[in-house]
Amino acid sequence: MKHEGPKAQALTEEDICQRVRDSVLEQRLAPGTKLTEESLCGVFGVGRTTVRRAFLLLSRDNIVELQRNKGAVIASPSPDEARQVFEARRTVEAALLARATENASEADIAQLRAHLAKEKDALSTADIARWIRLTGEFHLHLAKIAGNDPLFQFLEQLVFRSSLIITLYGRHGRAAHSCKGDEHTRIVDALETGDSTTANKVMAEHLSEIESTLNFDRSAAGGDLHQIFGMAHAS
Amino acid sequence: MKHEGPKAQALTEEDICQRVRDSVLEQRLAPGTKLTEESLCGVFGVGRTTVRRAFLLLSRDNIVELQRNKGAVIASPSPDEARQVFEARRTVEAALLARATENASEADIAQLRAHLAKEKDALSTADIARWIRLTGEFHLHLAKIAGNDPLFQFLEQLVFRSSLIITLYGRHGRAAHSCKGDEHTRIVDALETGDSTTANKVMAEHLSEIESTLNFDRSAAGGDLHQIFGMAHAS
DNA sequence: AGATATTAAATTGTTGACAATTTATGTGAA
DNA sequence: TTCACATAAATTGTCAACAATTTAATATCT
Repeated sequence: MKHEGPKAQALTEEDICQRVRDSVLEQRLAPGTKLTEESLCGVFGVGRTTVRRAFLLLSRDNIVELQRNKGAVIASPSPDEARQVFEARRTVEAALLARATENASEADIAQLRAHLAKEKDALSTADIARWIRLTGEFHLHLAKIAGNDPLFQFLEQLVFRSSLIITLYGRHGRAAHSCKGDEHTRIVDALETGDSTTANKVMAEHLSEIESTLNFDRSAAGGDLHQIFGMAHAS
Repeated sequence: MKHEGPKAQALTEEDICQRVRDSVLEQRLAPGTKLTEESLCGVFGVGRTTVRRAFLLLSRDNIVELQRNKGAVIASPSPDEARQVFEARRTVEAALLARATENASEADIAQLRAHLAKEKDALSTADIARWIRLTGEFHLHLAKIAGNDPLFQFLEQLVFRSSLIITLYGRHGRAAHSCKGDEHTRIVDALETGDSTTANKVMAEHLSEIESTLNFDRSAAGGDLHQIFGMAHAS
């Protein structure tokens, strides 16, 4: 039995971007990780041209940082960038939530409930990677309902950057703790009753709580082994 | 005397993106315009690789549409996209304006006043292309003051798309007419006195007015000669 | 040893030739 | 003429070889 199908359709740059984004969302790719062209070529079975295009697109979304003659590295948002990203999220998600409250159909609510169940399941089975991704996707699901593509795509970028930020500055265990309040469920509840005010309030608190769990004291540059191990820099 | 300097530093893909964006902002590049690789190579004196990268970046910003094996075309936003873009602008600019009201220094206000003078000058000298660009840049200037880079970059995208939309659906002469109210000046006035409420109100009216001048009745796909000349489509 | 300079390896950047596809052109029959 | 089909031109997509740069390794000197 072969590992690949008979045709093995070649992956496009968008496919690779999606894979990288998913990995970032599940925190399997940490900020500072070096991505060499050759390795990704091998992993995805594509030419250097495709990988290169993927890097360019990812750099436009601030997911990877592209340094001249030095290649691609998973971005390491600074504390100030982190603050701005969450500020932007509060702004955009408030607007999206208002729209979603107007537009949400019964089917939408049902889908959101199903999503909440998945989150709960992932948490109970201790599948943290899956839970982390689902948590991010919940916000994107809400954004989709709002029906504004530019805002949706923008929030998508912000969610991915948030993932990088949490990986960098998040206190371990705090993420799960912040789930205690079950804010996602409360947001859907408010959405169902058309209570836009409450939904916005909960969302604002939710985002602020996530941001408040961040700890900027330690190393600014993630993935720097020297700092991680408390060693001085070589050269 | 040579036309180029002795070194003639090679342009980068960002340079080319900027040129294209500027052309869009001044409405010198209409939606539907085909951009061949060869022609841009000739114009900017760069290799095909660079042009290709520029296309990819521009497509990510919805400024050009990239079709497989068919090349790059200046995007033609649909009426529905237009609505969403302006909706997004109202959302984002409201938030940016609120931040700008808090952050604006005297120097910022002075710069904005200088910008207003430029707008007035361009209008009085009938330099419409320049006026159109300045009008767009005014909003970006405001966004810069707000001090949130993600929101700024997002608005940048929206402004460029707005330019395409106005080129496509704008009634001629209406743009200048909408300047009668001199809303930009009123926004700066409100900003100077810290009157966030008034600033937001004027901005919201301003954007809605621009949107209301659009006419979606005629050709949806810009650059489509069939529709322009009132002919039926061939195949 | 420790630091510095030199050489080798690895990685990225660029170019040009060739393949694949689309678009334009031309030819002939109904 | 007009449609269909075949051919040619033009344009885009892909790949591999080469150049430029960075990183690692080695050698050399104090």
